[in-house]
Amino acid sequence: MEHSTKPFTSPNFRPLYLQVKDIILQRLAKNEFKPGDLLPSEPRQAEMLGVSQGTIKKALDELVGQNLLVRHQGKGTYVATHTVDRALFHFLRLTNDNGHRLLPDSRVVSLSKNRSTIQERDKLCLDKGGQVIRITRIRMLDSDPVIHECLSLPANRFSGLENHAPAELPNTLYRYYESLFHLAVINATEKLKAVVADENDAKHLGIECGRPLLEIDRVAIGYENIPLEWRVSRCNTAHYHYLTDLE
Amino acid sequence: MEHSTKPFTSPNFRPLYLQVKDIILQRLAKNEFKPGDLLPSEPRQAEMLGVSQGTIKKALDELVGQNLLVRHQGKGTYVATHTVDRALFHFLRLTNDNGHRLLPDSRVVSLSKNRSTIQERDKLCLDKGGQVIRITRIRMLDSDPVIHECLSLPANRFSGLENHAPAELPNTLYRYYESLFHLAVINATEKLKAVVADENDAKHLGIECGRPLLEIDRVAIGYENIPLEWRVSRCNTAHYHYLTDLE
DNA sequence: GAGTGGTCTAGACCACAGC
DNA sequence: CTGTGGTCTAGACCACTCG
Repeated sequence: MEHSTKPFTSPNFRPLYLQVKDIILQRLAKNEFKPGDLLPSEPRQAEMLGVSQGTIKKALDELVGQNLLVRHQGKGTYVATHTVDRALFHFLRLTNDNGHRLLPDSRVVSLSKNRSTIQERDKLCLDKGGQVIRITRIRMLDSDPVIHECLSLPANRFSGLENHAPAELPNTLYRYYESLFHLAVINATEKLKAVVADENDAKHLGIECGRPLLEIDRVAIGYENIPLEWRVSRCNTAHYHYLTDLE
Repeated sequence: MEHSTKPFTSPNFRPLYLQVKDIILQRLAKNEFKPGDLLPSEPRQAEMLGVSQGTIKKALDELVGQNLLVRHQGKGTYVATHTVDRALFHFLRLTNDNGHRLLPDSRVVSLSKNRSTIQERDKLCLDKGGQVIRITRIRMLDSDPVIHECLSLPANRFSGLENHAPAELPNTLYRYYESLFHLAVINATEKLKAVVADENDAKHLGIECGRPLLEIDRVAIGYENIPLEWRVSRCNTAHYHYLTDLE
């Protein structure tokens, strides 16, 4: 690595380990390292970049901390993948009131490609005229319909998805995005509100109009901070709750 | 530090830096290090415990990561305190729909000491017969009443609080717990549900009965995993939302 | 200038996985 | 056995803070 000579005095100085981290992040973003891949070993990377193993370790530590990499002692360092566990513990906060986390089943109601609305363009950072693929689905917990969910995906990144058979769409979409479109969701922001069930919600969830629902507005983010998905989930929290830890 | 000789082969081996971390945690729990205190410098601690500075650093790194300590280059390492910033960014997820975080004003409605209910004993891990101090308050954002909040505290830990003048209770309680009762909230678990406003909510929040509210059920945890506070906040999310990041 | 944390290195030994 | 990550050390130099 070019130590950018005079590493410290330089005006736009970044610590070496952050430079290493950036390099790895770039390779992840460019899909040179794909989900599930084994990275070069620490001594190997240290040699390749001309830094000490400790510096590599520190860079990897941060990436592991961000759940982008996974280490296995004796085996190596791997690019993180969306396993069921990760879906369950990181991206699915809805929990049975008894404390059990369950992976919901999904039934796709509709799948289509459309012109984007202003709101979609805002959430997904699309240009005017950008198209979206919309998915509507119902998710069941304990075989009860609990979530009524509308997703919007940027059509340019998920090209062809609209032609898939709705029944083919898997339960855990993020893994699907990874394998079919090479798009890794690494992050998401959720905004929660209490709302009231409309006729549509009521019909799909088997409840009365006007019942309170927990609305989860999520934007899922990929590498380089690119928004990959916007979903609004309206959840019947009569027997479930959204669980989160502060700190 | 006793390297617990044969550090590795020993059956109940813990890495040195975790042992160091445990020692510091114990001293934090015993209030030998109080919020805001300056810790001994890294070289000093290394010498005291007979380990290298790198090991101390790694232990401190973890504690900083858990927001229990704060480092200031050139000054030292301090025990974390509940500043306004921390309240705002770690414990207050309610956000204006325009994206601004606001510190709510509070008006205490009632303050009393009572026999605990089963639910309180469950949430606060109290014995049968344990007493609680209950606080009810309304919190305003932009001078609108938005949150109707009921808190329960274990009376044995907060002895005398019930005799304070309600108007005296500050806005940010966690700092108050720290300074008056030497109890530091280091963690909290929140469970969210959508509920319906009852007459009481409606009266205090100036809305109609039956409107949807976001109910936040929080248990705040101190050192050694001791529950310090249970609060249920019922929030009118018409113009606000609960914001959270997944990873 | 003295002391603090922040970065970086080189090298040692250990624990774990897999051939 | 070899190679991987995990821990630990000792020592260097830098950046920041304060008197």
